[in-house]
Amino acid sequence: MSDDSHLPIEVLRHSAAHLMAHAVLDLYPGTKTGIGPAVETGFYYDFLRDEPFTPEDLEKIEARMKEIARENVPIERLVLAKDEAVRMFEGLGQPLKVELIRENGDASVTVYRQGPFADFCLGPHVASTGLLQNLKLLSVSGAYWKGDERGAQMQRIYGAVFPTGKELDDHLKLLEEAKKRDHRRLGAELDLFSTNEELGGGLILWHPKGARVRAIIEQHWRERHWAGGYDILFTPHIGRATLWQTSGHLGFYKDSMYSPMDIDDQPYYLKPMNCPFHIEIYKSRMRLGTVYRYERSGTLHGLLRVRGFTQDDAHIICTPGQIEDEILRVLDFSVSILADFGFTDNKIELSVRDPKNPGKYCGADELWCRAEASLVKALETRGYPYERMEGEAVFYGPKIDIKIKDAIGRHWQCTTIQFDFNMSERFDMTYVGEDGKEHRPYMVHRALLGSLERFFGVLVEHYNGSFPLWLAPVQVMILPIAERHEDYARALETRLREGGLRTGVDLSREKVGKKIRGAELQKVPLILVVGDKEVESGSASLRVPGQGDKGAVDVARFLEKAQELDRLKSLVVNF
RNA sequence: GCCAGCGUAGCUCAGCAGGUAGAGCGGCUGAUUUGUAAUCAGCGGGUCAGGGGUUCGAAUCCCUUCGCUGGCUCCA
Repeated sequence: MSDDSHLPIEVLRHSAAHLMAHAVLDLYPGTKTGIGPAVETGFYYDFLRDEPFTPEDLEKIEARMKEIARENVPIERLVLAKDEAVRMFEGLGQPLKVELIRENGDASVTVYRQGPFADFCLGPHVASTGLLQNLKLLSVSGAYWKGDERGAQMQRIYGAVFPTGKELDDHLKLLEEAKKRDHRRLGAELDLFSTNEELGGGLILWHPKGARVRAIIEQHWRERHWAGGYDILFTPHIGRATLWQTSGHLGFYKDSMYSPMDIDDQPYYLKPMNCPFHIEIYKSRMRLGTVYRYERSGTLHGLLRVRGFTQDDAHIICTPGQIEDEILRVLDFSVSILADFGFTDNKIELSVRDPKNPGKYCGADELWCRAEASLVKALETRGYPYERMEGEAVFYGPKIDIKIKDAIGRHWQCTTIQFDFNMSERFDMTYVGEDGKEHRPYMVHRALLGSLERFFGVLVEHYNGSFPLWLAPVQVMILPIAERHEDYARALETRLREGGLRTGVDLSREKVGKKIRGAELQKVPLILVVGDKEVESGSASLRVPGQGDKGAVDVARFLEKAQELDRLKSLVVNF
């Protein structure tokens, strides 16, 4: 490619991956190269080498990459016969490349070469390494050869590259920002939740402030569901093995279920899912249910991947004639509730069968077609753009996933609306139709927020810990300036509390500057300072983080306005 | 589960060619009674993740268990 001003970023990334392999082979001859593609956030390359790459090695590799970039080595595209290419990479001592060529190469294959380095690759690439100056290596980690757990363990080095230095700096700043708003860090700083070694990994302790936010989320969720015509259920945390046999969980997911416990000589299992209980009640429609799954130790991550979590799943059981309306309703409902929490920029994915592999799915063809049509129709009726994911459907039915976009542009999977042809058959669910005969109803699983733990973690990161007023664990913090203002402050606190506002008062004998700092660091949305002036006039001085000192406010007016913002679930504090 | 790395005071971290543990912030106490992001002084606080080993001696080296981090695999 010669025009470098409008290069797709993927080309730059892919070329940077080649450049990295080039530098690695310069510095560590004998290293075997695997694959090195562009990815969403940059690029990586997999290497096979006995010695682990250290952070210092990464610096050296990066320095060498920049050297080669400055030398502006031309990148050349070669077209070779397959066996010629095989001989070439055998000569270069790259058996993994030979394997790839043998498996994937056509009769003639393309090879890109820069200086001594060559790679089997479709391209395209930049014309020369000079365009790859603005790069940074970020991390090294393990990866399996060809993604197979039993395959060789490769070392994967990740990096980022951009056309300009400014874009690289911006990207690095974004990474810093993401680190700063990490929910695990904010969870500790704001005293929201913790995990505990003695307790075990993947199990969450909700502290008072975190629990308060969670309770508010649940309360809102419940009210919306009742208003939307859903019912709620409570079901046990354990159930007999026979239930899980019928449901198929023991067959399909035994490895992810905890060992059974013995009750009266009967095996009982901790529930990995709510559905079977649900089906037992049949007509019922939704629940918040805590489930327990064995997640492999290396996969646990803060609140985002845990071993005990609360799902907000509902199950919709309806006739084929009702299905389109039901799907549309649940889609509207989901989008609307996500918007309540400030998520309005969603990415929607429709997962359908793999047309090449129809055998691995359960349920009749006709059911699949009608189900898929109802999903498509709902999306199209509302005009939502969506991406069709061929082969991404679960074996038991097609689904719609909604991924929300957070404040710094990251996507998080939340809502999922899934058909289930497996359960309805296994539990032999039927309804009597107008014809007086028994028919199989449709069953749809719906998790809206997904897991409350995970959703809460995403909320923390989205708002960077500064929850909107209606979600904030402490909505108002009152700061008396001196001891003589404490009675007034306490009376004010009582008044606001009775007015329904979650209010605290800082009675430490510190200067007001320090109290303000404390309240700001705790990300309290409304701060009231009270001193001589306020006591005398029966007012309070309002400070809004991010907006500074707003001056004196009348207490009655303040209360009214704060109540209104709370009631309207306003996402901004607008006094 | 796999690869690599990490685990020192409540938090952030220093100490590590093996010689018996330190800072800042927080906490507590006292003085200060304070007007919009840190008042000053003093004090307490750690079986250096747990267990085992090497050594005269281990936070430091080795093994092991647990937990955490970045990925991989997985995620009904």
